[in-house]
Amino acid sequence: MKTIELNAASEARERLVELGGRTAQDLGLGRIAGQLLAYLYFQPAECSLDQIEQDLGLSKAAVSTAARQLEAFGLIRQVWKRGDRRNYYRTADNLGVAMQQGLMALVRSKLEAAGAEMDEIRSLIDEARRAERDASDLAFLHDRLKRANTLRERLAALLNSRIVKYLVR
Amino acid sequence: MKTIELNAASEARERLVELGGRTAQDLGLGRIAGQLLAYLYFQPAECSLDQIEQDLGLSKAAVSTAARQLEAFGLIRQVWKRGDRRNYYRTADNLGVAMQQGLMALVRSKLEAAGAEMDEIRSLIDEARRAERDASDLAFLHDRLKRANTLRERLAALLNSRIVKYLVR
DNA sequence: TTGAGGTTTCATAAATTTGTGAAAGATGAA
DNA sequence: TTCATCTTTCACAAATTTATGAAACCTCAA
Repeated sequence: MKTIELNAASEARERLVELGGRTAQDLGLGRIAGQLLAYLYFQPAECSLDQIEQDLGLSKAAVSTAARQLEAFGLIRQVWKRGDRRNYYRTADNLGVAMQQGLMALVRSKLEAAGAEMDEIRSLIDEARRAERDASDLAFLHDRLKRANTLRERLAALLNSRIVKYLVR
Repeated sequence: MKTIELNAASEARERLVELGGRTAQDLGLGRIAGQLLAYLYFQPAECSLDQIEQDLGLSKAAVSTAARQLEAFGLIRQVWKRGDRRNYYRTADNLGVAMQQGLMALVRSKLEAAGAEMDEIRSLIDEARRAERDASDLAFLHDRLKRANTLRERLAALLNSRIVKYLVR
């Protein structure tokens, strides 16, 4: 009987780890980071690097790098054990919140960067328009840029809206 | 005077194309597709493949591939001109809507795929739990999986919410 | 039907990303 | 301080992605 339980649990863990890896890959977080996060999330106790390394079949280097990446994002945290030199890791207590906030912050910063660049380009165009009487091409560019910016602003507004904050909490 | 206008316009276009490329890269759409889309969006008339190829400094092959990719997503469309064998392209009429719907659909399908896989794993666990009396590890996995699924469901609900549909319209 | 003008496919080159082993760098017990 | 143990860094190998040129493949006017 014991074997059945162990097999189901470990098969489930393996598949969840793989799913985490794929998802993280999609999000541009890197496969290993995703696998590590899923691994820890579905592990009942904190784990040492070498245990992780062995279970996931990865090199120490890869695990170490991914761990520090996840830690920087606030998704996992270290656990110190007295009398033990190893680093143990577990998922952050507020994992759900951290994930969502992190993702939102990432999207928001990209939107902002794009917005800043668009503003720059717009002022370039406006300046040229003032210096030039018949600048219909510039007027066209100006109009298109304005439309694109509207899109961007709507998206930003959505991210900041109260309902998103509520739903995503 | 004419030169000032031309310079400003072409510098603006160049920067917008680059911005489009970077953004698309981030979204996993591919740099060239993004450049092409931005190029067409900021072009007042439809363009032929060889004109695009020349302006963007890319090979015919790359442009051709990206164009069909964008067309498949409904972001650009072909324009036929009688007595001209070339393919001309322009951005879709409803570009904003198409972009948003496409992005939403993409996210939604990923969420669904992940959800389906999680369901499978959950039933694997449930089955094992029925066969095993003291399955505390399985109970733990079950609980975690449930929590993860709640997150996923919230996100899906958000995507389907009326306010998102409104804001993103 | 032919062939000129245009597009797409495909093998491969180039660039980028990812993962590793080995060595250097920490850390803490004795 | 020293030693044993663990972690991190780094140069490089492997894999993946991206872009190209050339050839195959369309399409239409004559």
